[in-house]
Amino acid sequence: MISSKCNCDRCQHEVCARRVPIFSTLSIEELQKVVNLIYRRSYIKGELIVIEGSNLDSLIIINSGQVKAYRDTQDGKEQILYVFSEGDFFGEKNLIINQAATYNVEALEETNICAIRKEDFQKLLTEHPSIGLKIMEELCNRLDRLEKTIEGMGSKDVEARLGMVLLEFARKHGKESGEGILVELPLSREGIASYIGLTRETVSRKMTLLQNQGIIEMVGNKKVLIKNIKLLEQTVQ
Amino acid sequence: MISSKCNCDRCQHEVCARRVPIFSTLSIEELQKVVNLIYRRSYIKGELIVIEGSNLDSLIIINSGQVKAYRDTQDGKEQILYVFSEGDFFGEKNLIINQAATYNVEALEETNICAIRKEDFQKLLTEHPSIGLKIMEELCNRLDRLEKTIEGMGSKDVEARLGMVLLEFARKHGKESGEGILVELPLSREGIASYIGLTRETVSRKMTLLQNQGIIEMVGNKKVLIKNIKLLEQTVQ
DNA sequence: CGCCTCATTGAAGAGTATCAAAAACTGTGG
DNA sequence: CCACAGTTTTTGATACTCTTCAATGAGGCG
Repeated sequence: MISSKCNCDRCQHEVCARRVPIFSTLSIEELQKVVNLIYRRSYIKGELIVIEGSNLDSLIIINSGQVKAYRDTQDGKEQILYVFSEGDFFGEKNLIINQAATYNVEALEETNICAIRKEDFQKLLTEHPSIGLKIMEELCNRLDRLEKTIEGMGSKDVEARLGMVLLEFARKHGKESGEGILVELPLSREGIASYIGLTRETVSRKMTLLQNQGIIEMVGNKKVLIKNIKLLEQTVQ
Repeated sequence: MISSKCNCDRCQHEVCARRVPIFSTLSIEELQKVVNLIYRRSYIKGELIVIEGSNLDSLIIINSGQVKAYRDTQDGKEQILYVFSEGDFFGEKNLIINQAATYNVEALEETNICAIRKEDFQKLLTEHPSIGLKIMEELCNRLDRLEKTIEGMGSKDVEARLGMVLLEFARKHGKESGEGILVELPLSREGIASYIGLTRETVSRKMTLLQNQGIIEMVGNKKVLIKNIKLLEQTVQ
């Protein structure tokens, strides 16, 4: 059975559950149980998956596509907190500490999600403590990232912040090519700006700067070729 | 038995375990088991409890006192990430995702800690999944705080950031007094600056500004009287 | 009381935000 | 394949805020 070529609901579910790190410790039988709990949704680009302040009652796992999690600040801007893609999950906060969603989540492209309802998820958690451990791992990783972000924002080196984001995207969707790593940017300049707390103009300026230094090369508006990743890493650290 | 007046090791341990939110769901018997796993340490002001990069193999819970968790940035400054006090814990990241400490932890005053070794803690976790849930809760809360911090740092309102810190300290160690809330600051101006990513001079200036607006009143260097908390909250939001 | 540390204040400088305009890109339809 | 319109990005000039450097002032502890 080549599940990746089967498009029935069942198999898609299984694929989804398999792909997700938090279920990686489960046996095939356990996985099957999880699959039965999952329901699916699809969203087109720009569609809101979660609205800040609403009661989200499911854990949501990204099957394919990408989303941004953001907040609207009081001065009307949006602050992007996370860019999630395949295998990432969100909504855990609403399940665990029982609070309304603290940010909006919007599809950046066509996105398919798998979701598990709160009750099902909590049952799962008590039956399989290993899932809890995986969740904790991921939460810790997220804390790690946020801590680094804060450190970066504190030490006011703007170029370093931009470099960090480029490296993050490169890790996620970078493709090795002859002259370097080609990265498809999930966010526009404005999005990047909101992600690292700058204005789009400054992001523009800094990008051209990095380009003039020979570190990157912009390919259209949505791609970047990282020509010298070592130099970029130095800029960051 | 008035345990708070008993100073034997045993009781101190128990007090410690009871105080800690992550053990709050345990029965007395279970708590007793936890108590037996705990070992204690004391640190004087300025002493390092955890060194960045070292292998921390225990979960550490603060019994009394206060600590700061910080990183040394490449440009020689320190970036404070957390101020932990009674009942807070840290070190969980090293236990869960098996990595070296990502920050230093230093006692801000005389501090007593309780600690549980990795193996003991992990056994505890499998035996009492509810502890895992509590840890997840706390991790989510921390994520929440960091997300807010990032939002604050992004929307560049410096006074708001200062206000946030003052409110945080007020919540933790504020004492209602006739004219407002008296807060003992755990950090110096420099510490506050490093906590919110500014310089000590800017913190000074903004503090005098808040004082001139009648919102706060400085009492010596280490205390602040919040005279108008509503105004302060408005500044933040 | 004096010393040392920490906090405040001032003036100059650097960097980003802001506003405005030009240029480049994306996608659509002919 | 090209042209066009809308959007996004880049570039320029100015203003504002924070940082930096330097000096003064206040607080705490022996």
